[in-house]
Amino acid sequence: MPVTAAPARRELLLAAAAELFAAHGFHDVGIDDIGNAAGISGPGVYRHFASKQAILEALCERGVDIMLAGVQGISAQHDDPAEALRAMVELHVDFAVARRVLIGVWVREQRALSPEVRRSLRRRQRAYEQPWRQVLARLRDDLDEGEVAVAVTATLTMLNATAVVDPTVPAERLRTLLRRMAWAALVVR
Amino acid sequence: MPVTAAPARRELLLAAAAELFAAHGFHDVGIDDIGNAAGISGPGVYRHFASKQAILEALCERGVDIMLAGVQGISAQHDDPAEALRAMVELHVDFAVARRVLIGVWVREQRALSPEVRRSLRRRQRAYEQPWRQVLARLRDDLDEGEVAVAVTATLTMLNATAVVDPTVPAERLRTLLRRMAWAALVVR
DNA sequence: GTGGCGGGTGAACCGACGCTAACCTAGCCC
DNA sequence: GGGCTAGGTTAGCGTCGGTTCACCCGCCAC
Repeated sequence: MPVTAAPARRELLLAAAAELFAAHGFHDVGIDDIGNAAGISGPGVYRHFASKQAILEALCERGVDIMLAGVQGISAQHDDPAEALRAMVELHVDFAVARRVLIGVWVREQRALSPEVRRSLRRRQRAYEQPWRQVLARLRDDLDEGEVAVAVTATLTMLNATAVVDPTVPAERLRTLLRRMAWAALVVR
Repeated sequence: MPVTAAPARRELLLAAAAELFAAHGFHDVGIDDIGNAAGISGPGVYRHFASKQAILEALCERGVDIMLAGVQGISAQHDDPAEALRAMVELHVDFAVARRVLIGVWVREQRALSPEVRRSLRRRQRAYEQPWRQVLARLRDDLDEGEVAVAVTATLTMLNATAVVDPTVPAERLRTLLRRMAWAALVVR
């Protein structure tokens, strides 16, 4: 009766779709594949999602939301920009390693989204990047605005690249390696 | 009569397809779009390519070939690993900035290739990364084999990210920025 | 019981799109 | 000049896959 009642099948579908999209790409995954992977078959998916695109949208929005939720408080908590940046790096690395499939889908399948949704998500992604830029700008007066933006985007892309790498390296070592690389890329002149 | 006679239309088609694939993604670009963008219409494309996939293959192979061609000599020319790595970074940055569309297609549309072609291209990509790994392994005895591989992949992905960034930053500043970031990410402990 | 209703099914629809077919026009070679 | 070839054209075929339809079942509410 509560609206908050857990729609378990919906979550199953999302998880299955994320896995499939990450593995084969949005266009090469059929509705039947998604349904089957979640224990129902074919068009039953449409009891939970309006369209195949809607599944992708839900996944991407979830990814961006998780990122946004984490970064909100950080720049307020620290007034030392170096510490703030370090916290952001740590947060993003943890997220990228923990949710690699979600990241992979978000990174690679953005263009399969409808223009409106893509715009909306990009706006939120910029909102996520803005604290990074502000903090980095305070740390690097040798970079102009555009360069700061490029540096942030490049670094985040590098971190997200873990979503593509096969996970032979244990997660803990992976995290420390990526933290150091990102930090060095951002602050070393 | 010479086989080397320039098939100008073919090059036009490749350029147009690269642009379109980079902008909208392989699956959302029709044969008609490609033909029209190159001045001919619709199925005339099949006078030059066996299939739509073949166009993508040609583009990706071209990208990988260009990369491979450059890196071959470097590790032989320098016996100081630091200098070799610096040369590799410079080479890749130049390539990534100059051929951003090609890079973008290669990075994002690999999975649209047939398995065999994908395997073949991945093999060549590994061949490209191998000098990087060897040189980096000599420079960073604190990293094991897997970590070296991750570091190389992550760095290359970061450099390729320029293919996604909007080109407001002048190319020369972009190159120096990326060179420094990649260098720092790779060698700073 | 019975009437919604959430959730599931197999069958069918249908629009898009890659590709083929048939044909046409230069140019070139001998 | 007559055919071969390269490189176009338009019309149409086939199929694939997302979506819809009609129907069905199990569960509460009353």
